[in-house]
Amino acid sequence: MAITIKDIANKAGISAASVSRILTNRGRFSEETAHRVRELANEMGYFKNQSAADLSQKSSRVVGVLVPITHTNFADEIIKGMQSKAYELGYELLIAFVETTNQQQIKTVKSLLSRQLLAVVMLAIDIDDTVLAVLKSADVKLLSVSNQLNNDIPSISSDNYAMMHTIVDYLYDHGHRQMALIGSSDPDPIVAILRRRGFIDALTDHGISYNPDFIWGVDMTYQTGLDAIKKFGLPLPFTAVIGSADIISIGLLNGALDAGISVPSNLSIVTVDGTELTQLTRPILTATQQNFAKMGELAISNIANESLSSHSVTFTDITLIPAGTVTTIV
Amino acid sequence: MAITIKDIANKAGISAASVSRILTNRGRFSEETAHRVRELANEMGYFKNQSAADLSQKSSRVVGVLVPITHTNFADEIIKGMQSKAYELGYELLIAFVETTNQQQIKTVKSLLSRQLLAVVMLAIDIDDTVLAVLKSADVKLLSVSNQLNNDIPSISSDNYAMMHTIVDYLYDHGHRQMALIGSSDPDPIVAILRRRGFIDALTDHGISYNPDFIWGVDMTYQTGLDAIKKFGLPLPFTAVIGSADIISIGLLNGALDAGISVPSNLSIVTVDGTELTQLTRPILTATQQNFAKMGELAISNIANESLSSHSVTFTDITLIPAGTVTTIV
DNA sequence: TTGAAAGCGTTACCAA
DNA sequence: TTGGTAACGCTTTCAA
Repeated sequence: MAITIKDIANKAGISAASVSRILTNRGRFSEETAHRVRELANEMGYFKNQSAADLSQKSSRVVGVLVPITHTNFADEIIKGMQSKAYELGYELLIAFVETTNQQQIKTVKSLLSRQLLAVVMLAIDIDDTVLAVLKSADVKLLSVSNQLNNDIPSISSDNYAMMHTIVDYLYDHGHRQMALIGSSDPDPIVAILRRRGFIDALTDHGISYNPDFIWGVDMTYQTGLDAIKKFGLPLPFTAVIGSADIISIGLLNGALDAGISVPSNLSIVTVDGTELTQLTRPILTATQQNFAKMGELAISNIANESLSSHSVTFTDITLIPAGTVTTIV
Repeated sequence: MAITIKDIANKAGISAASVSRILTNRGRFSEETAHRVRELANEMGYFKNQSAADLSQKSSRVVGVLVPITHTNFADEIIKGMQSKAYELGYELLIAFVETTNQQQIKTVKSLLSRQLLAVVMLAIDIDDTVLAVLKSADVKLLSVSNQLNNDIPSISSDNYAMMHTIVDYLYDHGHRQMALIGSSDPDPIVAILRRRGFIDALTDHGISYNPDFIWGVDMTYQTGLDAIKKFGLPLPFTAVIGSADIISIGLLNGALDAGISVPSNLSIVTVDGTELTQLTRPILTATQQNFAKMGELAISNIANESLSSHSVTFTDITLIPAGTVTTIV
């Protein structure tokens, strides 16, 4: 049997109520007894039973985090940001990986919800409607990070529309007129829609008519990048390509290499995300870097502030980081 | 106020005890009432309050998982394995990322332990002694995966000693006589010790005297790989190099590229781990692949079986996967 | 098959 | 400043 507050109370010759007050730093107590109690707690190897505490208190300071198990490597960066902020503000994170099958998803989500949660943060997830229904039926705040959902769920992400303008402008300034966008042709996700719209509008702004064929690739995978090069064949009908995720861009780069296309002299690549992955290639990928850590921090502080109106969309900054995969065309 | 079993009981005109029995599938009840109760639970949007359940029951089926936040990308694979097994056997996973500062680590671990845990699994962590002390003081089973700890904590990992033999044999068969091992010179971790010993013994078995300089590099980082090539300079004093982690090997590969060394013609590389990262390079990395998913599954089933004697070490299989970074020397 | 009641460890309210 | 007590939601034992 584990040590309880009562055991400490007995040994200290005071009541459990007092021990509770001391250990949680709530209410009034003398520093004298407090000292003794804290010492005893340490000596006796006391661990708070959070289940009991949760049960007794109404509110909780636990934030559930849903992470896709098809692990985008920027999820780590978001979690890091969340964790540091949570630590600072005294919140606790409960992380759950969500699987691909619907049945398992629901089970995972339910088991998460069966802890008394204050909020659930969804990382880069386009969650199934049935799962979303379960989440909504529970009395928790919802928040989507690095993704916007179709629904009235507040979100924190990059301004994907503006990001495309930044990239297209950059490529345009380097003389490129024919550009492709790979990995954002999935019709559903809002992020993909925004990227397509931004891409097309930016081209239009520069007086470039847009070729629908040049928006290609549904999945955010390495294979999509590889396949894109094969699909368009030689000679490539564009001089620059935007990869919608670092892993796609690595696929593009390797696909180009495999096809004997030299990067950047014969093909320029700009990648979206800007994780450490971009440093692993030769040449290093030119990237628009999203501020994932910031997204994570904002997630927690927004939850803490109760500043979550539904429909609210928060953007974090993006930075274009020039590297080795864009050349100037004369 | 959330729905409780009492609410359901009232509506169904039965007692809370019965509802509990039905919803947990324990004890006896009529299928007739059961059906009605389950329906009501659904309709009313009932969520079990796991805190209350944990409090009420003695035992728990929750396994805590400590994941290093400096994210080795194989951690995902282990977690996937754990999750599928946990799902199958009815266990719940509570994942916590552990930070770098000691103070935060302890806080994270304590908050994890304050849930009623059955066991704590440490993924590839060389945990600080003070943190370990906290873990040991709690009444939970401990298990280390993909790492062996100095202490009497059972572990599941690859046979790192044998793995080095496999690699050295493979390189020897391909004509290599001068080999280096990068990223395992940290004196402390048992895994590093085993790899060094395996490396040296395997060389000895082939009658090759081992050069201490050829074991180099403490950190399991990309930079270690890059630096290794710079350190040894041109011409490289060995014909083959073993990277102690995929990310190191990518560093080695890029370092070689940067130095104008062609892989594999002028340098052969074998990597340890064999995650998807190995597919991202050109040429693709020849790897000894560890079975991370299996490690995860075993972790859960060992906990379930109570088959954890301290000092017990379980190995999973490794596979050498030939690819493009090893050449034959004549 | 079902119900009543006690108990899990903690917190909060009210009284001392 | 402290203590007694009820309450949180669920499970379990014993009795009906």
